[in-house]
Amino acid sequence: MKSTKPPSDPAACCAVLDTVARWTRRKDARPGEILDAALDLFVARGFAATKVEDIARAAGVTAGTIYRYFANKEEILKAVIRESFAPALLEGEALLANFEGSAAELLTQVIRTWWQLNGATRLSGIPKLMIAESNNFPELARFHREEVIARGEALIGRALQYGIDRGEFRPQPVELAVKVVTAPVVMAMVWKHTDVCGNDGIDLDRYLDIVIETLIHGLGVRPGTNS
Amino acid sequence: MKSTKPPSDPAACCAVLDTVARWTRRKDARPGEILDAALDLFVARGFAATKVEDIARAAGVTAGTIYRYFANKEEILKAVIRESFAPALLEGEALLANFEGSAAELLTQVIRTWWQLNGATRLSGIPKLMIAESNNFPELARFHREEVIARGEALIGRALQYGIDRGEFRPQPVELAVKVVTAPVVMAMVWKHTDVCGNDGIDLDRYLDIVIETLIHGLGVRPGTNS
Amino acid sequence: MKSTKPPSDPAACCAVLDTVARWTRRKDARPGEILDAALDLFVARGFAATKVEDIARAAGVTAGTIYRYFANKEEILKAVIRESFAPALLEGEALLANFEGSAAELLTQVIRTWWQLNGATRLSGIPKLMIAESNNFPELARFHREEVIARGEALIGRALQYGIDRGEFRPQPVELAVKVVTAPVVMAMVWKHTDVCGNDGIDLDRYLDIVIETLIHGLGVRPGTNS
Amino acid sequence: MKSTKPPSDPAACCAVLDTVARWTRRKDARPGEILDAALDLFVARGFAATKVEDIARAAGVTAGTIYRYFANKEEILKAVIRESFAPALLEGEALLANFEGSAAELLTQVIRTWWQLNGATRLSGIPKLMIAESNNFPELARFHREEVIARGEALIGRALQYGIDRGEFRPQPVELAVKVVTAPVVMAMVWKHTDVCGNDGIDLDRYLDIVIETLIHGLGVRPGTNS
DNA sequence: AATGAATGAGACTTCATTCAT
DNA sequence: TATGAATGAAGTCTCATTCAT
Repeated sequence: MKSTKPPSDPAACCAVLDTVARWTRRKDARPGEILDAALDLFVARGFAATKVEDIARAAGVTAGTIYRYFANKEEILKAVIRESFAPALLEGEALLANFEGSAAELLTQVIRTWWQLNGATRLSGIPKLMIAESNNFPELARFHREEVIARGEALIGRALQYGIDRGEFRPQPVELAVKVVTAPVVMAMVWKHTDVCGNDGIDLDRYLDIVIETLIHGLGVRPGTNS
Repeated sequence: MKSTKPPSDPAACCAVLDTVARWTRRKDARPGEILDAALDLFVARGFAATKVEDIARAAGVTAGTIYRYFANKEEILKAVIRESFAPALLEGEALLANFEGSAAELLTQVIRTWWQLNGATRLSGIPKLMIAESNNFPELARFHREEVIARGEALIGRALQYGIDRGEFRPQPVELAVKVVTAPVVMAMVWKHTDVCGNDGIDLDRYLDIVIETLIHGLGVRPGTNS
Repeated sequence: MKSTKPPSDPAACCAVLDTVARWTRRKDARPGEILDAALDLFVARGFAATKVEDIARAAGVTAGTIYRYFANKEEILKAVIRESFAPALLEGEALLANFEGSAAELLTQVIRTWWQLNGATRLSGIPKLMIAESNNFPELARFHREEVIARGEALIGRALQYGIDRGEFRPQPVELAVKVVTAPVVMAMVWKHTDVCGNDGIDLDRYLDIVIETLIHGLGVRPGTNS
Repeated sequence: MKSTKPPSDPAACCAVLDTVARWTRRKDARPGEILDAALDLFVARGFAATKVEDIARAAGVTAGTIYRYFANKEEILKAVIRESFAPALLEGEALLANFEGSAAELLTQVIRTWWQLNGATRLSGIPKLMIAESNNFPELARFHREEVIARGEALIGRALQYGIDRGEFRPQPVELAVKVVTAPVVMAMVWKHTDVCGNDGIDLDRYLDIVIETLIHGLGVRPGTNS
């Protein structure tokens, strides 16, 4: 019921330094540092394969400390996601709010913004993570769907509707067209984090150019046809 | 991590006995039954979350038996994936060999065949599995890249080149355009196996229609422009 | 993912003996041995303070083995209780079934049987256990109440009713009188397992004599009064 | 296990300051508030299941503060129990000092007083606590036996002897008869604090009536018999 | 004197793997 | 060849206790 390490510890000589280092209090910095470390590890190894202790070590604390800030491993990931996507989504929503211009431009900007704020950053690892683990963590999946996917798709959806309303894009079931736009971008993020799958050398920026161009013309009304 | 020979041909040696008693066949069928069960479970739950004992139960054997045929859980996954791809690719290659017609038709057929033989079957679970686990199994990833992805992309690439050569598709860096075609189909497979990601109700067939239409027009030469 | 102890193990010399000892299979004996060990430890230290590993060691297995037989620690205790009380209750119920004689004799016999089969054995530790822990393990408490207490009280209750019906015992609210009978016996069991509470030297058998005598006369009709 | 002085008199040194500022009083009250909170929690959940931090929160302080007053969790329990008993015993002893009347009346009054001062209050939780934990705290058990049980039983014992001397109660080994009186009352206290043990609806006051009546007649001399 | 962030020693539980039968 | 009981190494999470502030 009591743990007492004998004072005859061989490491005793360094005790002072150790103690100083061990008990630094970083109250408000901690959660951020933990999430930072967690994002890296989750993205690199996946959720299940990342041990809480690894996160702790990477954040410079012990596992116990993690649990002062997060109820469990799942909550860590949820926090990571929450913190991570908010900015990008807000940006995207702001962009749409008072856009005036061609739908082609709008779609281009939405996709590029998405890519710059997410795809080009560490966050691009999250979609892969969710794909891999969501079936085993339903609550996580629900959270991700509601907080991230739903908002993201709503955004793309509005851009498409904008184009349809303006007569730039063919009338289409928007909820499906959204997926068509979404898929190639998400796949790009997946590829970025899949070292060894035949995409080592893909130039994702050029890939994205082609995606955008293809989408815009592929979704656009076709002169001469009336479908 | 522990070198092991895959259960390459345990059946070969027993060929004679087979002819003697037909019901002995079960024994030779074992590895196949195990892989069959394993595919289902890996696809449904992922690698880490699938217990060897579950695979055993699903295959109608006990855990110990699995280890007669596979050195460890990793080897089961490798075998599962290796076994799963061959058929679909052969079919696709045959299709292309002597096609004559519009590139639009060709691309449509290639994609539809791919979907019918893979997307619509259990095999559609494999891409997700690879996405999730390839980083943890480099050797497997290499195999997958060389044996499956490379062949598959070559196929799509030839279809695109066919279209460019005929003047139907805009000239493009084919290796990137291939990805543009590939991404939405692969994502569709992923969605099929991701219960809870906001795609519960997607009608994948209609999605695919839109994908194909968008791709064909998106990749096509645009009347009035000369790019 | 793989644990391989180097063959240069200093203990290697004893490997054979070790192995022989380590892998003895005792399928059907196991559950009983585990419950046996568990009862001792639970009674001696309480539920929360007993570690699964202690039980395992006492039963000559490792902790992992326990979980092949019991889903969790709580189930171990439930099994202990289930196994333990069945016989005594059956005995008691049989006794009552076709008793003919004075209620005083019946009550005496019921209490003495109870004591002989439970109080005088290791099982006498269970009531104390339940008292101490039941608030923290509601499911356990419910189980105990329904499977043991309810049946036991029903038994005593019938004996009392028998006496009331025969005019030997005063008419009383039976469900309360049952508690009056029960309390001193349960307390005796508690004392037996409370080393240091002032009952070190109590002669529980003589205590029980007095309890019985007091109860019989205390519950009996009083000559000269008609209450 | 680690020797510690109980927070015997931390207030003494601050007496001067106290006179200066009345609101400093809170500081002296701390240990009491902690014990107060601890009693509630220990009684409700048991020792092991009560977290130091819970006690702290309930006392309006933080965990660290607890350790200014108590060396460890064990010492809290010891202090709780030590503090809790004194008052009730004194009352009981006063009652007996100059009683004149029937032994039946005396016994009735002693039991009812005991119940009113202990059974009906929070203190009724202590016996259960002692039952559950005394084996783990031998020193505490010794204290409890000597300071509480011994005095309490002496009290009951004198009441019984009084009855025997007056010819109201049968001659009996008093130290055992004491237990017979004690047991049903202690059990009542235990039941009060055991939510789920089949005593949810017991009317403890009526139970006590029956106990008293049964005891008085059960212990009494039986007209017509000369045992 | 008080805080409360941090520690670290376990506890329970899971599961890939082994091996006597 | 097949079984399945048993192992043992993790992994997640808890919590009494410490100590810089």
